[in-house]
Amino acid sequence: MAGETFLIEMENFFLALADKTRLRLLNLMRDEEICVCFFTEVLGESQPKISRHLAYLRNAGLVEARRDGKWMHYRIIEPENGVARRVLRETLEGLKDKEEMQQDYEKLYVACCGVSVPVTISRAPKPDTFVQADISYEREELDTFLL
Amino acid sequence: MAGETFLIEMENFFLALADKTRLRLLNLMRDEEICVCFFTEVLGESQPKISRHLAYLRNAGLVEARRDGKWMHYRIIEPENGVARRVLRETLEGLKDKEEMQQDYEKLYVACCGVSVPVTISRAPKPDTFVQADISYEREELDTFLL
DNA sequence: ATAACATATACGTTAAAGCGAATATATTAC
DNA sequence: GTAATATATTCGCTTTAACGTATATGTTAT
Repeated sequence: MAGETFLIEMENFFLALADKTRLRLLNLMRDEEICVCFFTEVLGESQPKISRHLAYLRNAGLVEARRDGKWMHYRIIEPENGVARRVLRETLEGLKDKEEMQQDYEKLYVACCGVSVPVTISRAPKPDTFVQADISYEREELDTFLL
Repeated sequence: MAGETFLIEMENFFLALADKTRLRLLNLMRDEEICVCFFTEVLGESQPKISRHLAYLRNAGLVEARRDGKWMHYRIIEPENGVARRVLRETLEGLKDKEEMQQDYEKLYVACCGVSVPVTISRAPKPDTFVQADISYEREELDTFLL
């Protein structure tokens, strides 16, 4: 990744963003690191698929991983390249406003703090935001969202 | 392109940017429409290759074409999608500062107004900027650039 | 009408991306 | 130690992208 020309760097950067699944993953990570198991739960995609796309993002230098026992947490890192950095920011900011992306984010909330959290992830480490938040208050919003 | 979801739209948008040749083409078009023959001259790539990438950009809704006799001029158009629009702006702005991209731009100048313009493009319609500019003044810069 | 020119498209090949299914690795629980 | 859990990687396949070469289309010049 070091001796790359700027053009190749940009090409690879845009390739990393040019995938629905990866955009959804980035959207979920926009504020903080997220544990892999939540990705599979929220996106409803197979674990290998998620894992491969996270590896792709990691190779592209867009995210980094932290091991926490058997769990892996991924988070976005700022690209060195200034253009990439600004484009990534714009993109994440833009995703926030889109309903499609908000739905994923709400599913993330449900997976963490929902009335019946799936067994598979019931013991997984929740994102900080959802741990610190006043869950009982937010559960009201959640119930509205779930109908 | 109409009934696409936002995610697919973004994926296709980033795919369009995820290519060295297309980034170079966009960089050359950043300020105004450019005739196809200059692209092949400046990038040093085959005519079909250039043509195909321009078609790709056109399908992606990033450029549009204008016929002018036997010549075709391509120019960048603002994407409807707000995120895409802002990302494209950031990208073009970012490309400007990079040496690699500046070199292409200088080659464009040479191809238009150089001391010995290649026969193949000597009759091609020059970009407005180079027609309106004070050529004799700018030729000094050019000579420095050419050594 | 024919020739010359600028550009676009079709065809066949090669390379890369993405996927599901199976398997491997790493960590924890017992 | 073995089993269970979370994640990563490999394999084989299918799809897509990019390319060079050849050819087609559209426009102007004669």
